[in-house]
Amino acid sequence: MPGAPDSFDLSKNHERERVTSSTVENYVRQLYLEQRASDGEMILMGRLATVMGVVPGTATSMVKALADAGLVEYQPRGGVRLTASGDKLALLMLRRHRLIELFLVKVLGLDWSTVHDEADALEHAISDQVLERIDKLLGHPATDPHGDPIPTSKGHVHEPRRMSLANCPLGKPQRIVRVLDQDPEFLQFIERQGLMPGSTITVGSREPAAEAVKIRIPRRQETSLGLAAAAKILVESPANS
Amino acid sequence: MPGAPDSFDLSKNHERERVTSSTVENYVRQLYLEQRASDGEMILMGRLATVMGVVPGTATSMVKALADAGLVEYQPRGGVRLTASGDKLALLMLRRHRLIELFLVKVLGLDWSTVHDEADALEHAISDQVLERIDKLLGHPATDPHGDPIPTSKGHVHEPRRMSLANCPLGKPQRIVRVLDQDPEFLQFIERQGLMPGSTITVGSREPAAEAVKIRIPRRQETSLGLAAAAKILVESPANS
DNA sequence: AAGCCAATTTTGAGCAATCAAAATTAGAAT
DNA sequence: ATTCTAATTTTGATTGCTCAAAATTGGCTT
Repeated sequence: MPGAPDSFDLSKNHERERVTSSTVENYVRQLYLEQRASDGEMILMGRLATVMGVVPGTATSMVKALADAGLVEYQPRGGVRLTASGDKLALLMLRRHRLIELFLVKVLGLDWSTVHDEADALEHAISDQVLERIDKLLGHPATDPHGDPIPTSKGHVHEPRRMSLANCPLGKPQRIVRVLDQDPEFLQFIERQGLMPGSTITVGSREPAAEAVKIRIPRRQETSLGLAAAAKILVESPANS
Repeated sequence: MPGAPDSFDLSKNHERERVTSSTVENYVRQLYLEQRASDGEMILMGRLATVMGVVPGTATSMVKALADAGLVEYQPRGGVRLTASGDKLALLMLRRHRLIELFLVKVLGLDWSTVHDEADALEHAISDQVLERIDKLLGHPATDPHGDPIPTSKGHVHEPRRMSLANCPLGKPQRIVRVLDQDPEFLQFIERQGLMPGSTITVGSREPAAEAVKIRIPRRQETSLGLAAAAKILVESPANS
């Protein structure tokens, strides 16, 4: 009886060798991101359908296929959650996606605000060999251009809890380390303001009533940001690290 | 009446915007190569099915779809031929394929004998923007690692007639400029013998009865090659160029 | 308890690409 | 002319992914 359901070999690219169409890869990656964003809750079909840009019925039937492939656990009317194997595949895809993004910026000189969509297409087409060459060429980087951590080839990520501009201490310098949004418009705005990963800034004050955050950026006028936008910009204090 | 069938705009990527699934792109590229190899003859369904690795019925129905899309001219039981528009698409795909191959070798350091299959997957996934960056990074190269010419972004190629080791003059030094085979085994053999594009060698003699060609390679023992293999290795005399 | 609502699932259908196997056809051989 | 044969085309199914629209369901109101 080959291939007992438990205790599978997690080495190499085992997760990707069988049922893995690029559609499956996209669903799994999206489920992973939704799950992170909702703190491990089951993802509902309506939500999944929305983020995948399909009608709910499509999500339902696709999820059944994912369940058959052992990538998710599906509770009818209760939602869906990745299995260990699905998690692994998602991390592998995230590794691909983020390495490609960084590659496009660093080696080909594309604009960081546009590489997300490029990487979306490429992540399914690139071989492991090419991926590892890219990793090597880039010097085994830890984060992509948005500051998102790059999983290891074994499928591990370290995702430290971080403060954001919406809740970090006031008056102290903060280094921007990550931007949680892939929308080119938003990213270009961030860039124009000098709020890209790497910049050091200070939050002057917050006005909860106005939902606004005032920010001091060296050599620039003070700007102000909506609270929702501020929450998408993660920081750390330059002291540690 | 928009879009008159004649006189279409050949600029940009017009050929690729509508019906172009990667399957279509593969059929068209393969048809182009077969057509070059058979001197403009119509390609028969059996042949097409073989090179595409499908059963003949599949080739027939696919070719009808290509004909509907205006990419080929199809004569039932007579075969198929690319239209101007199909030719254009094929050249665009060949440009992608060859630039990617060269990129993989030059930038990522992959072995030239293996890049063909990698490029096969990537050529459908890469955007025009990324492609043009690659072209720029490589300095607008004229040929890929096998010596195959890279079509321009407008879809033009210059494919000079060349002698091969099977028919070039004896005794005179010749520079190898192109290898007409993508099989990794063959390419690795070529490499071990020092017969890659760029090498300069001399054909000592040919023995038609034995179907053999004797070759002198600087700093190496004389080797001998079968006539069929010799015909796949194209040369030019170092004088011109 | 009955009704209602919104989310979900089911059903039926379609498209692209494929195969297997049967039917057709063009041309060569008799 | 008839027959044969090999290539080709047709037909009918299948798979993966999708949508539209109908049916179901679980929980909330009243």
